[in-house]
Amino acid sequence: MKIDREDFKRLLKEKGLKMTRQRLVVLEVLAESSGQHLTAEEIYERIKAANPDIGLATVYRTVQLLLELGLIDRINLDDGFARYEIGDVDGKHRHHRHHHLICLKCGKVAAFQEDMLEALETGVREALGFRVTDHEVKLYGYCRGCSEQEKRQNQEEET
Amino acid sequence: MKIDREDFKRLLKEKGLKMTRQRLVVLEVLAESSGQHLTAEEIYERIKAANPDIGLATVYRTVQLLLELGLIDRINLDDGFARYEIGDVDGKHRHHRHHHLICLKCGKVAAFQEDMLEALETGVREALGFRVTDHEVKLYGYCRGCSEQEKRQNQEEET
DNA sequence: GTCCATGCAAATGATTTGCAGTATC
DNA sequence: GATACTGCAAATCATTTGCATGGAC
Repeated sequence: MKIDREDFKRLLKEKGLKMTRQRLVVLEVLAESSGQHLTAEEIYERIKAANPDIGLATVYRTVQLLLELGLIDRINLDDGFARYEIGDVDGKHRHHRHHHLICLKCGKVAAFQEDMLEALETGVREALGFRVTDHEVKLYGYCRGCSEQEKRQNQEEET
Repeated sequence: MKIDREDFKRLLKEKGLKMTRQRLVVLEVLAESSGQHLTAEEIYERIKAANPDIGLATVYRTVQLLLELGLIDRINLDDGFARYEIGDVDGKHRHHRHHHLICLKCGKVAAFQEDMLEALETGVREALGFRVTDHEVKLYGYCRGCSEQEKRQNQEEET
């Protein structure tokens, strides 16, 4: 994904904020890491090589800002770190979907797209009067690799 | 919900652990607070009245233990606290479902039961080979009260 | 030139841990 | 009586914040 500097600048200006090298770089790192789920520390590490003088605090502040601007999403995989990923942009509208498959064995995290939840949201609205605007779904289980490995081990035990 | 002391004791014994007043009390508080989502601190507060000499560290350790025993669930509402609730027990099997409606305005959290996700899980398994064993769903939006309040305010603005 | 933003180091705050005394089995 | 458990206080660790300097407009 490519960042449009001018769009970004405009977006910041609207809120009386300035565009800085640091803000741009953080956003770029996230844009280049689409599909990954980076912690603040990881973003910092990736930036430091080219920008040795950046501070971790700035990464935290920037990530907070990008979150408020709606450019990125925060996800929580319950490992003690907040993670960030660039938002799915669809024209002017954000998808605001966080579907993650978290393997309980190898810890690998995959994302998937699925619109089946819309039926669920409609149901909730009609039954409870709760108007859903965003959701987060985490499916825990075993990825293909770990499932197959487990199956093989079970077969060995049987012999 | 009522805790069976002897069942609990037996469960602990299986792992070479001892039953203590503190462990029982923590479990009881959670059992009495079914449907709520208590932080460690909140559990501690509720216990302290009757047991002034209990330590917060013990609550943390106990909650960790109950989690490992599968008696309680941890949920994360992204407010900086880990929250705990007694697990839905259905005979011998835990439901392992965490469906929460989180109001973006008043912050109220409600739970709901919904089995529509099973179709989703089946789909994921067939398409990606990922075997789902547990899931967590958070629906963010506006609860009935806040939705109505907002509607009223919009009407006022129009006049 | 005016503010906003940054870097650094110190502060915060939830959770964890070391240790000496205490309770359970 | 042995060993696990507790309370306390100190440690940890991700994240936030105060403040003086630097950069964007």
